[in-house]
Amino acid sequence: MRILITAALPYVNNVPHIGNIVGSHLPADIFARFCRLLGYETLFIGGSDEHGTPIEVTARKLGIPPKKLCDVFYEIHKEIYDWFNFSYDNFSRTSREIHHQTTKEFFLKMYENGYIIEGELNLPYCENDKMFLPDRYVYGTCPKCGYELARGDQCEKCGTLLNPEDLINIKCTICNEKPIFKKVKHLFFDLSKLQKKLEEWIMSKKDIWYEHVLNLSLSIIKQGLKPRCISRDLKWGVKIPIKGYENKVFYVWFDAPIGYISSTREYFKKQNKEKDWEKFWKDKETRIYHFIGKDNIPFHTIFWPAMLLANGEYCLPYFVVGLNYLNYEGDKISKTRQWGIFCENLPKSGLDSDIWRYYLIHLIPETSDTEWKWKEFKERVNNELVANIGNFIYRTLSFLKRYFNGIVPEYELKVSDKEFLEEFKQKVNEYKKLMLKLRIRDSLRKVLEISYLCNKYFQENEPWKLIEKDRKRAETVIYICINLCFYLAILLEPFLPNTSKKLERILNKRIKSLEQIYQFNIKPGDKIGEPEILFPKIDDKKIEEIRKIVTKPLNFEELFYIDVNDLMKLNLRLCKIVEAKRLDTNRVLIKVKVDENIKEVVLNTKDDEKKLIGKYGVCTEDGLLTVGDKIITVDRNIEENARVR
RNA sequence: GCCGGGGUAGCUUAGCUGGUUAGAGCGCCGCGCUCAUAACGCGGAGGUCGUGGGUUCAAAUCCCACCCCCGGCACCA
Repeated sequence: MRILITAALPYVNNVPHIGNIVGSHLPADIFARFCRLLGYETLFIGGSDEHGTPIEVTARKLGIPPKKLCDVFYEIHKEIYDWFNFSYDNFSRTSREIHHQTTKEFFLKMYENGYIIEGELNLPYCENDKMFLPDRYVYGTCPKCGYELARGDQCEKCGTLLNPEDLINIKCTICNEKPIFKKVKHLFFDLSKLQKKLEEWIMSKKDIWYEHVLNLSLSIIKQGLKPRCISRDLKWGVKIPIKGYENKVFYVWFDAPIGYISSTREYFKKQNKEKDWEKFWKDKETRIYHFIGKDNIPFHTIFWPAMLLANGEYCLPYFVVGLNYLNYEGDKISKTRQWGIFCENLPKSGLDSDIWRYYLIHLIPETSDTEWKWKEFKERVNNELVANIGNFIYRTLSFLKRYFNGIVPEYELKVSDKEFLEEFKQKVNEYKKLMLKLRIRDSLRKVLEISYLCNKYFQENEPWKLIEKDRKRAETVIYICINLCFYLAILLEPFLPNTSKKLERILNKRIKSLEQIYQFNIKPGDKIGEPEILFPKIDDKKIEEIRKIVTKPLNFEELFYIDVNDLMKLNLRLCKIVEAKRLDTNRVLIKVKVDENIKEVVLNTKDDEKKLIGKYGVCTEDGLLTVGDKIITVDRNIEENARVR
């Protein structure tokens, strides 16, 4: 069996939170590790998604090139994934040459095959920022309800779906100037021709995919597929390789999934086996698994397979593993509201990444949204990891050390032992089946059941009593238990790689495959290492400590150094706030006087807007007067429009 | 508004192609044990399966209506 596993390419304009971890990297890693244990030819591929408007805009706001922004975040992401022990065989970047090349080749094939058509769009263009604005990057008054901050795609207040043309008094989100509309040519991917094929393909996944993934995909396809625009007027991205489109790039969603292919190619290039990547993408024997969040489902069950079909040379995904969302203590995770757990500080928590992995596995949102709860985190770690799994291993190791000085004794199996081992084997089979169906949470629960059986075996056989009256029998019991410890180490490997490594060291035995489970690998006479506590018990005080560390998101703007001399080049001025009007609970519309002109700015603040009137704020010529979300004000008497130095 | 998912013991939930006493984990109560991070094992209490109606010999499971929660509605990554 050959398996290709991909996790959603993280968009690197921010730092990942636990929702991002649980929604793709973690389940993908577990499955990859499991496949390797089964001896499958496995490749686990990932990378960062670096194109698109948000990155270009964020970079512009920070005054740095997009590449620089991505460089910094790529490293942060990579460090976090390494800390979690995600076993990527290759973690690439869509800004790399190999990706650009792969994307162009991929597209040209689709083009040759007649799936690309030309069309014209009437789009808002900001003359100030010199760019076309996606629907989300314009705002204005909703024609239906009069809400002043309706976005170009939808009014948040009344829910009406909008087009940018519908907005009254349209403004650019970046600079607040009024954009103009321009007619421009664009490329469209004509999905309509593939509707039937896609529908059949999705139907064929009826007994394989998660139910919600299937439902969503079918409901979208039944609405009918229309041509979709795949070009954008941006500078940052993969250039479109046909005449007349030299100044355009591909829509980020077009190039991003191709990143899976380019990352695979990059992997084999590094191995000096350049051609071998094709067997993972073009050989029907390969099963491709995409692990993604639910926001990505339509792209991976419709748009992406349609691209593959239009290209014609590739296999379709076998399993699109669409995960739901993880919430945090009763609400959605939100960086701006500082609500959630943010990964950059996890290493500082002092807890082994296995502990975090353990609870997060329980939260993999396979069937529905799930929720992080600190109380449950503590209980699961203490009751399950510590008291169930950790306890069995530790009591066995301690017993062996105390009564046998760490030397594995001889054994003689009784019928009851064989029956017990049979039951154990049964459970292992169930574990394997669940894992293959991508019921990862349930398979971890199965390991817990197994370790409960082990505790029960230990308890019922009472080796601490046998050691006095029937030493031979005690030897057999402990011989079985020490082998069970190794079996547990194998079963846990996909979930808790650090723990399994530790056990390999203590038991002095290498984990190679799931098959080892029936082989009594640890032999009489083997010397076992010192007993070690595998998992620490966590109390409320510790929880409080950790919570403080990991719930504070990094203010990434501080990462980007701004040269004072560059700052001085800006024409910064102190301007009087002449008017402030509250738009909603978070935002205030402010009018400032710059020289003789009135400029409007939207400020994110919950403070009393009336107090702002009459104050002086730091402005650029354009009227921006915010640094991050904060307004800089001066109370002293000051000359209007004074230059800031 | 439309579409999808869900409302089951104190909490988290399985079951939902209709059919034995609705399963499980945590928590709670009692007993046993001491090798083990007061960890382990055994036993127990606890549910009119959102509300109302219908189909059926039989419904948590199918149908209808209603109430409540969550998500999606596409050029947003």
